[in-house]
Amino acid sequence: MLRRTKKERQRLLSETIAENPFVTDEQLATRFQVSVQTIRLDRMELAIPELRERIKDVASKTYENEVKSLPIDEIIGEIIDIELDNRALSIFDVKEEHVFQRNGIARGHHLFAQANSLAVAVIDDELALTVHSNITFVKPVRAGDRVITKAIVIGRDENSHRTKVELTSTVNGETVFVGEFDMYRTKGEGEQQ
Amino acid sequence: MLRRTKKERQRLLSETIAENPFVTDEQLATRFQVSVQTIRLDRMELAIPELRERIKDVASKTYENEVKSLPIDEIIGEIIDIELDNRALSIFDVKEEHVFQRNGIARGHHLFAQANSLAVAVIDDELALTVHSNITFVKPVRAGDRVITKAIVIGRDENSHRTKVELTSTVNGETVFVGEFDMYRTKGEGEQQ
DNA sequence: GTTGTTATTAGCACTTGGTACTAATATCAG
DNA sequence: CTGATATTAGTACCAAGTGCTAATAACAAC
Repeated sequence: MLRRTKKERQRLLSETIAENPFVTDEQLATRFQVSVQTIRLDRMELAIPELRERIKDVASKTYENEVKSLPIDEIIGEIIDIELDNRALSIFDVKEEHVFQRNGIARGHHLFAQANSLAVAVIDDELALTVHSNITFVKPVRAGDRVITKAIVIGRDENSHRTKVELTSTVNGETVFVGEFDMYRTKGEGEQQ
Repeated sequence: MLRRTKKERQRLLSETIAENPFVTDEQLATRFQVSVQTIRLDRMELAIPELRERIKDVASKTYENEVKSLPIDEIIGEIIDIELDNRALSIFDVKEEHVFQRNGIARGHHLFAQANSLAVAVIDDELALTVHSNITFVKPVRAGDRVITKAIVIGRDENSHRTKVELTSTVNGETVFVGEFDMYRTKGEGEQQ
């Protein structure tokens, strides 16, 4: 073959597109030093859709996964179950970049972020803001741990627009984090953090 | 005017597209019983981009946010002054990626992260871990705001290895966040979050 | 009613990033 | 050298537009 084998090029092509779906056939042709037609034949063999379809796929994924009060991309951790104004569950896999290098323990703010995101998501409103929270880091969490966080709505006050949410995070069944969050429901325009 | 006023139609048009960016001009023309050209004039006046651009926007947002979440390393915000075991000061510039798209208000966990990082940094020890914290988001923070956070060590108990730190964040002199952090001093090996 | 203004519609050329298809070459292996 | 595989070129066509000009339509004011 020419520059490399066809196989090799197609392997790289798949990778490149997976990495950056926004690339056009022409850009790919330049990068791999082949004609646009070759790229198209490759895509066909590999069953890779055209640029516009790829972009649409990415876009619609975000859209589908949208839970009423918050787009999925604003959540830390993945929501696996949600019942608005009642309870929600998310998982968050702790990786190397989340821990202190010195001792391998996860930084508190990542656990807080997961809990806070979930508290926001469980509120069935345009957008909820955290007003106050009281939290305790019960046990250290390390890289590799899978943190399962549960949010339970425990109270609601219509007058003050406040909702109380109880958060509990566990790793292998052991509680690592607990918190109580006071959330403010926004009606149109927000007021608080 | 015809079916309704132009204004009314444009208002509905904005809404419709905001709700479902995947709709084409032709579909919109059918829905509003006007010609495709009218829809295009409307979009121009309202500065709404074409379908493909809208979809690309949605897609690239997911893509960006996927990489982001909470910044990886060390300290959130820049420490500009520190006096170990006494006090510390950091600044954090709130950018677009830190706020809810919906209302432009910063997500709580970014402010928490800045405060938490500073609380860890101010402790003169190998490494400190947050055990407990009680925080209040006093005022909403928005993109463009420069948050100045001050940490003051207010108490220390040698027996329990605990240190209390008081955190206050301000924007233009106005308090936006306050918190009290209970920190655990690690001697070699850590125990807590 | 005529005039002026704003709103709406039509039509055409052109753009991007493709698909679908045919046909001509190139390259390599046996 | 021959045949299979790979690559390139070229054409017609499509969706969903932009940009532009020009013709109507609707309504308001005088």
